[in-house]
Amino acid sequence: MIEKISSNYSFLFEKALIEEISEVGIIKKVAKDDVLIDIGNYVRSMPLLISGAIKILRQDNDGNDLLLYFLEKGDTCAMTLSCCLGQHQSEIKAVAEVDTELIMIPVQKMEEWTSKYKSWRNFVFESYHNRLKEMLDAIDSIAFLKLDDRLLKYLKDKKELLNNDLLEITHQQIANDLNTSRVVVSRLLKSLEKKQIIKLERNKIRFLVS
DNA sequence: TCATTAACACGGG
DNA sequence: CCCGTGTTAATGA
Repeated sequence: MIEKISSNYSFLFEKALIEEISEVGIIKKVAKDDVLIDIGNYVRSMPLLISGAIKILRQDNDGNDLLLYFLEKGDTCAMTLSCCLGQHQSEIKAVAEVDTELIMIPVQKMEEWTSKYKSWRNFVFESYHNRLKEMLDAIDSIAFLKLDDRLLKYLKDKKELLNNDLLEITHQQIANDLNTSRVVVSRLLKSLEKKQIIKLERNKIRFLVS
């Protein structure tokens, strides 16, 4: 376990902290599409990502999802931080984008470390900062970009996240993440294909340019 | 004008 | 047959 933490966090945390993490942390593996946190859940432990990726979604009153951002290795969930400390219900939904490994840290420890380790404090602040930036990015995208640009951005983000030019996804799943209808996604994807940006196959989208 | 909804045909697994 | 895809027509914001 020490190795897993070290390989992803040694540049952030001092040795003593890494040792403490390995003492109290619990390794958790989740499969693609597993729901880690749902809206209304109380969160009692905080996740540190070791591998894989998690997508964070916001939900409207009718239960429609909207993609906010992704978490990757070395990230943690800022929502969890505020939920844990404030004992609030979760405002977001977290779903595994691919098979993912996490270390779960009990809330009491993370409070303790905040005063004990400077590197931990920095990490927490830095996480907040990064998540806020990504949130602004998501807002920009929704407010200022038209759906076709949003779609392209979505595909590019996903491509970089998976580090793969071939995305295995259906038009309906994209429509769910962007909170729009499949008809539109199909039409826009078709036009992207005409522009030679992507190639469409059943259940698959292949990037032709980067 | 552009998105959404419903409906339909096509085709691969 | 079922599901994903591509398209159209009607309707709405």
